Amino acid sequence: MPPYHHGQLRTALLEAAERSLRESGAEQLSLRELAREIGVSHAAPRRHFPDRQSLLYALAETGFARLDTQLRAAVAEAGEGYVPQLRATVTAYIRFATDDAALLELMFGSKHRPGAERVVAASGPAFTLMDELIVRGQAEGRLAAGDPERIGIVMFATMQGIATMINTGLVRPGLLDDLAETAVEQFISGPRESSARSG
Amino acid sequence: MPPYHHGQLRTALLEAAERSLRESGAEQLSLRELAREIGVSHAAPRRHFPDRQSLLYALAETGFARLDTQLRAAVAEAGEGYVPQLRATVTAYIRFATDDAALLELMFGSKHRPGAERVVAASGPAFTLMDELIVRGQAEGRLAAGDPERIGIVMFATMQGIATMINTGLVRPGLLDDLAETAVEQFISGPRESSARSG
DNA sequence: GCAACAATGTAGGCGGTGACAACAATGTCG
DNA sequence: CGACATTGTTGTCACCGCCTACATTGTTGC
Repeated sequence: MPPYHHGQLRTALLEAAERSLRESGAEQLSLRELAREIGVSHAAPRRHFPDRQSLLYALAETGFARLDTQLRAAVAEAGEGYVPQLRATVTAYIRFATDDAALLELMFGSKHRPGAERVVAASGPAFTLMDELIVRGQAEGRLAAGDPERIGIVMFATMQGIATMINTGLVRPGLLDDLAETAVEQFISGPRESSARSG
Repeated sequence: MPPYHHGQLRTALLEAAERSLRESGAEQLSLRELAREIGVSHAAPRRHFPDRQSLLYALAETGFARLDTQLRAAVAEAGEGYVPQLRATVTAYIRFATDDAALLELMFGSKHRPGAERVVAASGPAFTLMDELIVRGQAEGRLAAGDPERIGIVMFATMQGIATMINTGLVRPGLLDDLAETAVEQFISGPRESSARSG
């Protein structure tokens, strides 16, 4: 029989919650159900997460850390050229976003809510990475000139929108790579020599 | 005292639900609370909506109808030129999406779920409108060539993404018009003569 | 070594919810 | 006017999040 103290309850909760989130979405996630799965009493989670929202925030936080890791890995693998790096980033972002739709929604939805300071902080690195990529693209003249903020926002919005459309079933997941490529082409300026995949 | 039969309960529920959705989001919407507001018993809504989800679907349905109306009105006001019409559509879409964020989320989230056939049908006109606009743009050579489906999806995704970013607080609502313009510029090909608003 | 204390888990209860069933009032139509 | 469908009501169930009081275990200072 299990010991009185679980010992790793916080970790166990996060793992179970992550799975539940992926399988059934944030709405369906129930603290009591997680407790049952793990085999502790229904009030035990309270010791580690004062309320349901704080558990969701914790998930969003780790989500941003994972996103940052994956984006950096993608850039590292992409070689030196700007366009390949941009393409790799866009693809990696959309892949992350569609691999765990509910997590992405949680990450985005959490940022503007009160009490989510830690989530905002956790989102920093990933956003910085993408920001730098855009600023660099403009400096190198690969992206359209103009207000860097606006161009960057629109470009980020495009990635985000593609992810949303795949997640909601409006677009087949198989189109992911093609759409990422199309998006990159739209935003790359200058001669479209080798970057185009045929048209 | 009120009569035994309310008489307009279905309509009253939809109105109250719409307001609740706008003010507090779909998650917070409670059938019992709506019933209390209207002044009927907690089980009365069941006669008109078998469960909570079906009420949400109904809201999504009317949402698509309203979206279609607003898009057509925007196009009609925009005059003859292609670029002004495109800009008007993009702006109108984002305005609709940010005016009632929770409704948009509901409309999008409902489409791919089982039992939402009516929602899918209701979304037809608005999507057709945008589709035609894109096809026309390609025919007139104002949009990039290439697979029309892909270009259209990416463009739609950009609108959707901008709306999401405003809704989640990542972008100030005041930037709406500028971002819509920036997006249009990105997708318009050829000489950017009069369409640019300065840069 | 042990007493005080902090950390962590348990038991029970409160008000809320959606879903369901049985019943009551009202409208409709042969 | 009586049968029937429609629409509300009451009551109940299981579930949820949150809270309080209590039990067990780990830690630390004397």
